[in-house]
Amino acid sequence: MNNPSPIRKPSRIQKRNRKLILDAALEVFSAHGYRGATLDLIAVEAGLSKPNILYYFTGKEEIHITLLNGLMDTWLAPMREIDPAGDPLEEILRYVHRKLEMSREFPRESRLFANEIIQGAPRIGSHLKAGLKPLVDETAALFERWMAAGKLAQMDARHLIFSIWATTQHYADFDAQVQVLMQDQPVHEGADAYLDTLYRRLLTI
Amino acid sequence: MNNPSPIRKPSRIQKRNRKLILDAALEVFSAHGYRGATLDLIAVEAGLSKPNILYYFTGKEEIHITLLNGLMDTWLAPMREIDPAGDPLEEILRYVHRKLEMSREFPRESRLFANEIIQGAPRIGSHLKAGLKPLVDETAALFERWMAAGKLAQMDARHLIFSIWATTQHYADFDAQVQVLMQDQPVHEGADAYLDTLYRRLLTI
DNA sequence: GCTTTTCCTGACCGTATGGTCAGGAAAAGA
DNA sequence: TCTTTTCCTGACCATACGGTCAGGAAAAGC
Repeated sequence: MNNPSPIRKPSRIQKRNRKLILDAALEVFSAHGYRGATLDLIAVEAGLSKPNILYYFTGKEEIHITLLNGLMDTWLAPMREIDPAGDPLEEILRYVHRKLEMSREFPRESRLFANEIIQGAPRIGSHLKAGLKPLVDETAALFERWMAAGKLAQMDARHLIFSIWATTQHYADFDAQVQVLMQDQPVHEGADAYLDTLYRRLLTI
Repeated sequence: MNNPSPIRKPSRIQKRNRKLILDAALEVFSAHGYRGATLDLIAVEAGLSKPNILYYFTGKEEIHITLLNGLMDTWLAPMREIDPAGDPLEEILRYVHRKLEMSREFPRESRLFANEIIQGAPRIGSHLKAGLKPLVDETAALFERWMAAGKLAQMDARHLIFSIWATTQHYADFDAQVQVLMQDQPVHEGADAYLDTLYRRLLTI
């Protein structure tokens, strides 16, 4: 047989090696983009041989897609955690804070998605529609209800979401630039305080 | 001789073809990233043969660097146009507006830089330090003077600049995602109004 | 016209890279 | 233990891609 059996549950070795590969792939894809990543690089990074990589995955593209699928949930978790019953301003500020935290903790994931979307999302366009859009629609609707109820200043909810993404992910995606311009200075603390101010002033009635 | 003479001024043909090549390269590099772009694609897009491309440029990397250098000025122009003698709030709002306009008019340029920086700016790291940093330092200092003079609300000037870049360039760089989520709706008008509100509320004392 | 310079190309080359395959080593199962 | 399944690899292949080169076509200079 070529592939690990699709029926039996994954063995320990299988689990370990698939994880090694996906970890390595995250490192390589996020640093070089899809096209810039090579199976050889991923193999070295994972400490496995190239044919062994291809024993666990049918090809480069499957690794990439598996990565994106697997990380999508983690990536969207903070938005799912927005509590419709909570205080609107505090809920959104918590969301901003969580997103910024993820930029710092998971910059590779951020860059992985950024790379993919800048190129026109050729490999996850469908997932955006199926996974992301409903969640955003729902969240935007929630924000609009909050605004209509006079709990938040009135504005376009979708653009609000875009700006939250943009301002937080910027610190991961454009880190090279931020580093040049901030030169040693601590970035995260300043960003946290700044974005708190920004969204507090924007959203408060 | 191999290369066009470095002494004589460029002929008409030389001018035209270099422009054709750089236009094509902008299209291809911005859509596929450095690694994803190929000389063959650029050649087809330019309507020239591959060897002819290499008659005008020594290689793929030189085309890329020439592009980035040539576009850097255009890209930073709006920041240079901020008038220290003007009204602080209006100057910054005008800057935001101009940046957003550039995202709409020159999305390829935006993605070109985005691609490069996400990958760690391997080919323009030096230009960031030499060209961008002084300008940002200067502009941040201007903002801080305005804040100290009580003309703007107090905040970190550098993070303010980052957020302006992030919120405006987002519409070019992540257009694929924006399109999925906005589905037909006009994006630019909404963004313009939203960002005006955002920065007005943020910056007003 | 002739000569020189610029411009351009088809054919080719070396390397990188995604992927294959036959078969061996190591676990797992009995 | 022996057998079966899973795991792994060295060697190899086909293609894509950046780049070269000898030489021809077309402008430019005279």
